[in-house]
Amino acid sequence: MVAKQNTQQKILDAAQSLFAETGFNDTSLRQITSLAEVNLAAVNYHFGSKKELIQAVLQRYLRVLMVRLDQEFNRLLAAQQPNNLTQVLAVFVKPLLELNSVHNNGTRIFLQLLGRGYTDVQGHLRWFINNHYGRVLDKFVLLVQQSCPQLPASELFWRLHFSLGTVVFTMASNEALAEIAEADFNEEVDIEGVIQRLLPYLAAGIAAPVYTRSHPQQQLRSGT
Amino acid sequence: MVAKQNTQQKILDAAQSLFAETGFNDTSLRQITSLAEVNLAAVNYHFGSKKELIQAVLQRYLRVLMVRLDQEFNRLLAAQQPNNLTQVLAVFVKPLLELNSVHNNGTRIFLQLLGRGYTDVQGHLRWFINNHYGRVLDKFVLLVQQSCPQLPASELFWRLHFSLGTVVFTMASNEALAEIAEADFNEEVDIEGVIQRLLPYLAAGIAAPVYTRSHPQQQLRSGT
DNA sequence: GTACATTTCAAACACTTGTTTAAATTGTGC
DNA sequence: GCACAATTTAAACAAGTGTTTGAAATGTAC
Repeated sequence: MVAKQNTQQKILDAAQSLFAETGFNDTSLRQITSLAEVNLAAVNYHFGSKKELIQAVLQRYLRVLMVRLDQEFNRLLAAQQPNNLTQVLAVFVKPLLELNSVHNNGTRIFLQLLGRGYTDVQGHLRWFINNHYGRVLDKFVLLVQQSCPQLPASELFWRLHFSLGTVVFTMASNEALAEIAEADFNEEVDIEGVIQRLLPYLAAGIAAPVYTRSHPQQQLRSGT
Repeated sequence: MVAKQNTQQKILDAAQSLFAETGFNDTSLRQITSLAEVNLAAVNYHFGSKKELIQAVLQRYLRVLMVRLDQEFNRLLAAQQPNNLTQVLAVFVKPLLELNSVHNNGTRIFLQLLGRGYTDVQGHLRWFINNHYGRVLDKFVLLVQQSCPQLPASELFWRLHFSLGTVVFTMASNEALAEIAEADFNEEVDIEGVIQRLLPYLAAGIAAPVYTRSHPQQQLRSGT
């Protein structure tokens, strides 16, 4: 009983690191079981398949994160007047940082895994997240919509995905970026610092003036 | 002689589509040669290895794009007073769209490939681009710096990488996003449309007010 | 201690990967 | 037409993939 828990845990721990670093498809079960110091067959015995292992790795974080996010969303939704965008975005900070209690560097690892789930060809993952937590995330979209009532729904859709890309990419290359920043600017960089830098960027991007052909105060037009 | 050119071209055409769609590592040489209707060994004969094929596929676009970007950068750098940020970013639009003359859907394919190059584990690609075109891109950084003189260098560093993430992630998952957008909002989505949506987002994000603990939480509202 | 279920393990499975080989074919210059 | 290089071809290569197997080992209950 203890041994089983231990093996599963060891596999999850090894898998998440390798997945985050190298991606899902480019990480082999042999790499995982070798790092975890368990037998190759243990993955299929305990999790069924590689696909289910991937989901289990993410599930460990999603379970914790989504409950917390749902609480925060409900709190904001209960407000009488719309919250401003910065407040809405800032709501992610605490729940994300709390993932560090799930595992060492949990925040960074989870965000990297999330990125892999979107950039690797992992259709089952997108389906998995959407089917399990779509309702929670809908609340977030609603909150953003309320804070930017003049933003068309389609524009909002794109900008939220732009933002997802910003976060995911930044976290994926976090180590490299932090190294450069520390070397070039003598700055201590931790995950929390990066998140604090991200928020104003995201808020400004999401709330940016919408481009229209009628009054292109910006020179965005190209020769068509 | 004609046959050789033909085979190389057929391989490049087949490879770029599959690479953009499925990623570099998840596309096999057998898929490529089968789609190109050439023998499996042709890739190694004409390009040496898969790695070199990947570089050749990107090179076809980079050669054209970088020359054009360099022209535009030099033009802006010659201006007496600093260009505003939107002008600097908009400079990418025309050269990118001109990639459609390299190949059908060239713009979309190139940007997808670029995304794959950063999200797939392709260290050699990052090295390749940096070593060949780093000097051109330095001009771009200088231009942005001139257009946002109030922005600390370290803040600019982070925000440019945030922006890189936005672009790269968006392009890597371009198909999926376009599908959803068309289904949910009945919008025809082409690559030019995505670029036009990206620019205001990026410009606003890069030029966002810097977060300070003294006056936190600016009210950011969008306008049309 | 015996009986039974759970877990581990080495080995093999069938399949895919990028690359190489050597023979066959095609193209080119004379 | 001949000689020689360039190209194409089928076949094989060694290595890696996820998964399955059946026997060992371990744990648990009586």
